[in-house]
Amino acid sequence: MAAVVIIEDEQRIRELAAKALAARGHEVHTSATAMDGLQTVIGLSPDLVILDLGLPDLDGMELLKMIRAVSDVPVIVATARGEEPDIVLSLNAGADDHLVKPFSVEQLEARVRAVLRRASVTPRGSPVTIGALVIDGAAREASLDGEVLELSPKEFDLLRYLAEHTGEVITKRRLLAEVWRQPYGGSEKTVDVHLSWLRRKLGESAAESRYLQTVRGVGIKIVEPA
Amino acid sequence: MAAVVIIEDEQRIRELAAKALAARGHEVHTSATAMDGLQTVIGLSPDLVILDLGLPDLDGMELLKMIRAVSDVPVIVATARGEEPDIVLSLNAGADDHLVKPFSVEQLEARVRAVLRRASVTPRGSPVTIGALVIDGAAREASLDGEVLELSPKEFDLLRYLAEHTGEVITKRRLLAEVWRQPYGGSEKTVDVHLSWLRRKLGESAAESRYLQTVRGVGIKIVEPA
DNA sequence: TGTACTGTTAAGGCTTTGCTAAGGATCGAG
DNA sequence: CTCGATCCTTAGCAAAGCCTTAACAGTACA
Repeated sequence: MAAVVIIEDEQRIRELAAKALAARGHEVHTSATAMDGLQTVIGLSPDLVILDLGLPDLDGMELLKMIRAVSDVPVIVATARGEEPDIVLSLNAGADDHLVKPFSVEQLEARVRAVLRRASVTPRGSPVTIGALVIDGAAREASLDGEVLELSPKEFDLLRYLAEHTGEVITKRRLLAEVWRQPYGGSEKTVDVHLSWLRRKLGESAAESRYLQTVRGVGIKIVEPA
Repeated sequence: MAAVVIIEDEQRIRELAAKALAARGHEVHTSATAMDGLQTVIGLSPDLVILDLGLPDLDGMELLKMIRAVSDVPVIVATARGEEPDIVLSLNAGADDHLVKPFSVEQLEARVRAVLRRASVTPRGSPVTIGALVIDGAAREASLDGEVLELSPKEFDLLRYLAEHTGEVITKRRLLAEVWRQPYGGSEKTVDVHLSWLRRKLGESAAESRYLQTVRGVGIKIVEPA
């Protein structure tokens, strides 16, 4: 159904949640520490993260910000009862929903379902269609007006990532993080170059764009042509 | 509905406000002094604070700063008519809205509703709507009457910030701090210029305004057109 | 009527972006 | 192991767009 990462130091809760979500058909990964969790999130690009704010090795809020810096993945934060102020802070920091421990399995499932629905998860591998443009992740093939495009690996990944976030502005830094797997280093100029190539192969230029719209000062988005 | 703390020394007003909000289903706590109020806010972590700036034991502005030092809770300040300069100061000190005494119960309820709505969990990326104006943060796109507006980055940020605080008067200094990320430097004239451009693109002028209303001596607010 | 605040316009400088080309890395075939 | 082809990154210049400053006009309020 969806890939979920659980970052939680208490083994009991971690396993309980993992079991519950796995039973619902999700692909579950768990981490007991913040650092391991960040690695997992970056490496896996999951569809959802469940994050305990009370981790031993790093303040949960910091981890949340780090995740937000590189990804838009939905995050549900969990806090112990009595730490309610943290909830407000975390929602401001970009969390999508929250749970107060101890929580029931039903509660957990309900929240997960709601957040995933809100995020409208695109099942992995199913083709995305934007106007006359079709991107088939499974076949690693993109076509325009029925014509198969000759894309390099990076070009395809870039196009697919944009297509999976149709209509949403994506920063170059986020593309470096998500497509290039370089959350910190890397030159944003590289993205520019690949975008230019992509545009050429899509039969458009920056001045005359059908699909790829640059949003000056922010990033790029792919849109359904008018 | 929500926990509200009222800090007000005049018994009549305090009880009137408490009664009105309790009738709307809120959990109301009252304090007659600044010190007691601060205790209550810290101990209770309420969803909203209504603070009279004219307290006998401590300058209300000081209390506001103390609250801000420990909490992000929305604060509505109340001042007696004639103390308008305080409004500007309090907005700069982090107040979310203000009331001028004497105020009607309807006014109070409206402000409370507005502030609570604003503070409630807004799913990220969900567009803000004000009349015929739609601001979509994820797409970084604003439209008026279904027509997409061509906004520069700063113009968009400015419009979005105002829209996220609909009905609330925002000082230029606060805009410089929040939108320009310049809490101290920067010229307020710059804000004027951008506002002018925004008005033009919204099809209005300062004289004939539908959305952007300037509040002389204080700042600017965006409102739902009549 | 004067003063302080606000509205508007124009212009210059600066940042961001678009695109081309070249060098080097990677990968597969033979 | 070597060659060849493809691809990715870096560098650099040109162009476009935006922000700020400045100057002046208009407006509310004492």
